[in-house]
Amino acid sequence: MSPENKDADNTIDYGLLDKVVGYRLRRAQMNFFATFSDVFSDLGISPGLFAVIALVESNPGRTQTAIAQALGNDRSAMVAAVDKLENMKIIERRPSKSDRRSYALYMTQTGNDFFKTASKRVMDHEKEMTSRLKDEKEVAWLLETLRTLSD
Amino acid sequence: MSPENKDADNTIDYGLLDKVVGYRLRRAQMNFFATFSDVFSDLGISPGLFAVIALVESNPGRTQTAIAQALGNDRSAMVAAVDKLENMKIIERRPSKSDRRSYALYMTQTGNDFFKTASKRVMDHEKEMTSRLKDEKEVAWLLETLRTLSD
DNA sequence: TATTGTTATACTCTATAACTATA
DNA sequence: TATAGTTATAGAGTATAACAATA
Repeated sequence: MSPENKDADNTIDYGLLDKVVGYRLRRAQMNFFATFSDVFSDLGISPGLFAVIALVESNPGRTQTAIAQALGNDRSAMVAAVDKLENMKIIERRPSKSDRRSYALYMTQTGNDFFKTASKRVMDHEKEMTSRLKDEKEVAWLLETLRTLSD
Repeated sequence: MSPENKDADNTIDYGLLDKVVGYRLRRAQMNFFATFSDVFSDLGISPGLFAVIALVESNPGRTQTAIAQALGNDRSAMVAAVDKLENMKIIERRPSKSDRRSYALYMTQTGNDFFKTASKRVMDHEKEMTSRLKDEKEVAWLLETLRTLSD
C-alpha cells in the first residue's frame, strides 16, 4: 500500500503509543481483568476482592487498614469489601485484643475452601494467559520486571 | 524472626498474589498512572486523553468510532473526550466527505504543538520509570511481552 | 436494517472529609 | 493529638440502551 493511502484504510497506526510502557501495561491489564471477570462471574467476586482474600489468607489477624495499605487502597474502600466478604462467610472480623478500635481479619472454614477453589481458578487463568510466552523462565522474568516497576 | 511471630509483625506476605501476573500488572500500571498524572496535572489531560491525541496524530481523518475501537473504549465515551479536546483546541471535528453521519478527527496547529510538548513529557516519564531496568533491550522485550498479553 | 454520534443513565472504583471511639 | 473503622459524598471511568440522522 502506498503511503498516500494511509489515511484512507482501516488499519490503525499506534505510533508513539506502541512504545509507551504505561499504555501497554494498561492494555495488558485490561485484557487480564476482562477475562478474569468472565472466569469469576459465577463465584461472585472481582479481582480486587480476590486480592483481599489472598492477603487475609497469607496474613491472618491483620487489621483492615493494614490490608488496605498493602494493596495500595484507601482504608475507607475496605469497609464495603470486608462487609461483602463477611456476608459471603469467606472472612470474618474479630475484635483485636490489643486495640479496641480495630478488627483483626481471619478466614472462615468456608473461606479456606473458597480460596482453594478460587486460587486454582486464578492459576488456571494465569497459565492460559501466559501460555503465549516462551517458557516459565520468561514468566518469572516478567513478574520480576513488573515488581521493579511497581515501587 | 521465628515463624511463630509471623502474624504479629508488620511485614506483609503477598503469598500467591506475588506470583500472579494479573495482579503485578495492576500494581505496575497503578504506579505508572499515578506518576503520569502528577507529570501531566499542569497540562490538563489524563492518560486516556493523551492516548486519544496520540492516535489522532498518527491517524488523521479517522472517525470517533474508529479511534474508540482502537483504544478498546466504547464510542459513547469518546463524545466527552473529543468535546474536551476540541474545547482545548487540540483536535477538531470535520464533517466526513463520504458519510454525513460521521466526523473525521484532525489535529489543529495548537494540537501539534501540544502533542510535541506532551509526548516529550511522556517519554521523559517513561525513561525515568524504566531506568530501573537493565537496558533498552530489556525495555523492548517488556513492550513485546505486554503486546503479546494484550490480544 | 445497520451504523454514527449523541444523550441519559447507571454502576464500579477511588479518593476526601468528617465523625466516633478509642489510643 | 493521633489512629481505626465508618459514613457520606463526589469524581473518574466505563458500559448499556435508546434516539435521530444517515447509510
